[in-house]
Amino acid sequence: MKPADLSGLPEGVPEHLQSQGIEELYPPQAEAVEAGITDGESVVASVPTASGKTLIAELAMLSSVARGGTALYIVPLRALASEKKAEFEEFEQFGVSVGVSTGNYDSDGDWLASKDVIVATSEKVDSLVRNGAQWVDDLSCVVADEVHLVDDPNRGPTLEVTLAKLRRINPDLQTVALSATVGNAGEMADWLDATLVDTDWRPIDLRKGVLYGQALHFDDGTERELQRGNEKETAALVRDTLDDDGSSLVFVNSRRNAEAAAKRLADVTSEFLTPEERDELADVAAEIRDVSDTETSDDLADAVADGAAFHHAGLASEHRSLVEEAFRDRLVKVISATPTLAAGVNTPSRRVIVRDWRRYDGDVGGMTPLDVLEVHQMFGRAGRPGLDPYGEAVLIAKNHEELQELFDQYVWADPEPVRSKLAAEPALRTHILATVASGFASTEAELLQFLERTLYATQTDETGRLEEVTGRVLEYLERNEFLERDDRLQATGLGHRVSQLYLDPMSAAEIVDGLRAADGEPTAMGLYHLVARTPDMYELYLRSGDREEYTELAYERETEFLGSMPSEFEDGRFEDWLSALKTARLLEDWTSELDEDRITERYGVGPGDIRGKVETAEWLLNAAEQLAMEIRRDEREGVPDGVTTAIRETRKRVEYGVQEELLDLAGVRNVGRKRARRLYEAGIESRADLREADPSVVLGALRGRRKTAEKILENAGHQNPSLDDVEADAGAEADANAAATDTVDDGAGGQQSLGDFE
DNA sequence: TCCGGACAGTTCTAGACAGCATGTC
DNA sequence: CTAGAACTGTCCGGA
Repeated sequence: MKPADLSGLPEGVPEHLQSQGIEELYPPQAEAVEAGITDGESVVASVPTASGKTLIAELAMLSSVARGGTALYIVPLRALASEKKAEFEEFEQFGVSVGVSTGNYDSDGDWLASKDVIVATSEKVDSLVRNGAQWVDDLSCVVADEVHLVDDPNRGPTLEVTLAKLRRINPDLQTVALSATVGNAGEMADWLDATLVDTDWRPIDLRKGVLYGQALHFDDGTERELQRGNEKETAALVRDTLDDDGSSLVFVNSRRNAEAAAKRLADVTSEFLTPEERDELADVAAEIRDVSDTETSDDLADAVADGAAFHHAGLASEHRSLVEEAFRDRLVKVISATPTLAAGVNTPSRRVIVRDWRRYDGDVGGMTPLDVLEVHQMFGRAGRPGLDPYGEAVLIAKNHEELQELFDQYVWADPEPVRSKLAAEPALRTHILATVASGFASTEAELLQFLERTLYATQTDETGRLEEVTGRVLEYLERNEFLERDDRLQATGLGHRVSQLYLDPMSAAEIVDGLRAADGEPTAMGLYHLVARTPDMYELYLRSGDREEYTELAYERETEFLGSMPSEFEDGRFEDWLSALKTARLLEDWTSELDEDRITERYGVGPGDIRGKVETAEWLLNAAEQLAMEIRRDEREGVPDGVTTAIRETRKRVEYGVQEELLDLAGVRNVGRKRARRLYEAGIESRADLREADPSVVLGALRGRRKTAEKILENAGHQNPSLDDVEADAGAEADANAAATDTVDDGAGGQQSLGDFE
């Protein structure tokens, strides 16, 4: 089938596809067209990664738009939203407009109504439905990318429920689900009333194999000898790929391992670099160093300078995209990564090496083997269509038995079936409340009827389980005053709020209890701890020694906590309290302007983790403020005066990472926590001061950085932001330098003054 | 002049040990 | 990441 054979698309699209070098549709694409994808038919496409899934989605969406409809594309990760947007914008020339919606703010998303194609995460779609976004009613086509993720215990149920809701709102909705090859794609097709397109076809060859000793055994029976002296397996494989001018991706099971591997592999890659590549890599390394002032950042830059990199969630997102881009540009020759990369943005590579196929699992208390599906997802990153002649995916065996084991377990094995994780209390807690609050059900019977539309219902034979958990959850929601239940189910004002804020009801209950327990104005620490102990904030790991340290701190700060501290002998609860305290102190350090590298060191986290915690805290503090207002509205006493303003102020401090006096300055664009402090020390204490400031003082405070100084003056609305012929004020420069070392109480009793004597 | 032994300093190695992935609103 | 082994180099006394 050729693009010209396609009908129902916007004018010019078939020709455009042809001009993009698509002569012939891939078999799965042709199959999807035959199944009626361009005529509004629902399809589940279970096909390997990089075999043209995106075009299937595009055909469905574009034909839907051509018929005057609106299409929604659901992505599993925020990082993928912008990638997809960029791909779809290719069709803007044919009159198709594209919008993206992710993240905490803009709750109604009304501006999206004018878009033809909307890209959003499943949580965002769910949130938009809860907030009653009008355009949702007018959707004609929905695409769910990576739909096998309904198997995920945390986020799977959201996707499942969201699809059920969308299909309920609009019974004629065309549903297109894109999935990796899984064991039970048929079940998903049944669930979605869709035609199944199920194939193993790939545009380029994927050879899978296992390395044992010197020999690389492939699934087609061939073997390849690797020369390696005493070099490690991974290094030898990377070298071997480089000899053939290809790049590698190495999957390992921990951040530390990823960093250590990158460091070692840098020795290998650095032998292969041309002088030009070295120059370009030096530039990338410099950019990486600029992102954050931490050891992680430096280590990454060092590796990148030699053509290697690591990749994990501890990196700031700028780090990640710099690395991904340099890898796609073939400057970086190898990335060692945690599984983040397998699910993330597109980074194909000639060879994929799955070095660690076991991972630590806290629930089991030991190492467990990865799912077949997960390993196959990693494998799927091998081979770049149109660039590589083939892709290779390799596991590493330590002994002879393992060689056979790995073949059986991963190379030959079929991926496990996808199972719905909906019937678990945490998932149902939030989705039942939302289902009732947004009017999808007003009795228990209707609720169960709605849940019948989920994948869970089509999969389970076990009658009664859903009813039982639902009963428990309703009881919980009623007890916490989110729902009222007589013969009908109805959300309370508070319940509606919680649903709209997209909070886990358990988080909301914790916050509400804490706020009610407040007498007087809460301290920042009190609020940090309150939000840190909700289930919506992931716990920081307590390391050995931490228990004592934070127990002591807990007693020291006991009066500040909102709500009462559990007893030291209540084991689980007390531990949770301490690990929330650890998070709370991280936030306190952040808002007292402690340097990023000190924070990463102190808590054993990466720069990306700090930003993650900060973002979550911002979101939860905002929710806490809304909840406080809600409680005040319908109770006469409830929450003391000044609580809402205290929360708002605290949230702003978290947002900017500054102490109170810098809030005004840090609000100016291009002024972060560091620059704000420097300006402040130089006597510029507010936005108004900055507007009237002597440019030479500003220049001095910013250590003579002319461009930034100019931009900042402009953003502050300064009369004459030009810095031509302006000299930096030496006094201001000295103040600014002092500010860099001396603003911080590091909690260790003024130890930081040590630095002054060295 | 040569040799062995005492000693300090350095490098290498094995074993114990802690720690371990991700993510939306 | 540390303890201990193993190795290296220096100095000194004795023949």
